[in-house]
Amino acid sequence: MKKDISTEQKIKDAARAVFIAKGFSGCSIREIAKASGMNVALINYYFRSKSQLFQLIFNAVMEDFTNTMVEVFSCDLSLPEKMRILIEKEYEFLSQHPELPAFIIQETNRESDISHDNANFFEKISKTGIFQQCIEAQQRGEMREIDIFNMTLLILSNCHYPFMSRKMMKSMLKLNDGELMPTIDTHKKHVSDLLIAYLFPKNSNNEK
Amino acid sequence: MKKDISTEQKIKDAARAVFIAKGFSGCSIREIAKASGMNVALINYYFRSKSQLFQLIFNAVMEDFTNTMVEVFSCDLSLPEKMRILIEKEYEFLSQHPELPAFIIQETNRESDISHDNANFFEKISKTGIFQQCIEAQQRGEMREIDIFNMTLLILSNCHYPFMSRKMMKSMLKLNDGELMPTIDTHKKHVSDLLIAYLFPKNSNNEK
DNA sequence: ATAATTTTTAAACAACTGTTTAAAATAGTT
DNA sequence: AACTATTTTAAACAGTTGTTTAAAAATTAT
Repeated sequence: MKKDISTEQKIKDAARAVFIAKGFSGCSIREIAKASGMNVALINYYFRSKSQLFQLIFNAVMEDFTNTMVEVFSCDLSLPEKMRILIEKEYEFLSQHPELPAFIIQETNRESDISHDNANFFEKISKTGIFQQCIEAQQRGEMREIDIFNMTLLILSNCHYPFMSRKMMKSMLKLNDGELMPTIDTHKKHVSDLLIAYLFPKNSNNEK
Repeated sequence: MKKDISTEQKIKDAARAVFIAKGFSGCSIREIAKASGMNVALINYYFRSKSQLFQLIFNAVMEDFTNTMVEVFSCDLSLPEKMRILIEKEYEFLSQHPELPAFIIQETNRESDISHDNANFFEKISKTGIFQQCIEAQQRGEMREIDIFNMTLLILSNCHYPFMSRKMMKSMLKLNDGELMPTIDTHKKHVSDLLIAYLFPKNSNNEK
């Protein structure tokens, strides 16, 4: 058995970039082959089919995405602090991978027979104890009564959408790149203040 | 000249449904032909190409989307009231067309040579005087100092994302349809309270 | 070195893509 | 009625799609 992993990895790297940029339906395996400098048949040799290669990439993306949240939730901090740091980390992560949210949403919405286990998102997040921490804070009256579903949705909405709507916002409001970039950072501050003020109404640390 | 518009309209209707469901790259003109009960060549006869048909549909979608906002902003109401009604109307509109936000984002992000004038979104919104009303409210200290870009982004984030992330949320949090539908309505209330409290801090009408 | 195994290649496959053609059917006009 | 213009159809086009084949090359084992 040959241990030179480079060919397989080159295909994976190219596939990730191409899939994220153009989506599953928007690209061909010949495009991925060319981007990786490899042959078309090699893709099927290593990954059996376009679908299986895609599923591999998608799951890896979901895992990266999940890990960012797990990392923050596993820290020993108060809820408002965790919230502010989570938003900080999400904006940092997404600034480097701005296409990920749109990619995930697009592909989750696509009709296909692939299974979106989403890297066991719920279990992984649950294991950090963040949900339990929320329930306890709510019982002590330190946190607003809100379902975990709605809380998650508020966070993801305000973290993901600004990145996935970049091009749309740019063409709608007729901005150029120079005008867009600084406002994303301003937006992070708004989101941070907004969510913490709403979720932890009695926290004097708001709007610090 | 024949005035029977039915064929052209049938194609448009089918194209809109198919494009929104599968995206430009995810469907073929034969699929649209079959959905409309018409011939493949008829599509090119009436619309010249797949791209031009798509552009027609996309612009119509953007216009529907823009009109919902214009309608609310044109009313004679205070800003907090407009905000609450806007969110109400957006959730009402998107409950009936939940695929629209993902469609718009997906297609705006796609590489293509079509021009996204986005139905002159900015001009149309601007004409309602909503931006001027915001600036005046900010000068009177009734509204938080916030850029129009960030304000728009906050609103769209919290209105669009809940609908476009439906499938993702469902698979991430392992919900079934019965559990999802009621929480979307709860979410509307959160978003409404959240945004009004943040944008109009001194408004005693918050959380009514 | 020889043999066995793994990796890479070019070529072919059938099905599908957007688009065009040219003939047929229909409608409108005189 | 015959003639013209419009609409509809089936068939073909050249190119692309995902996938497979079978032979060549490279690597590993004996």
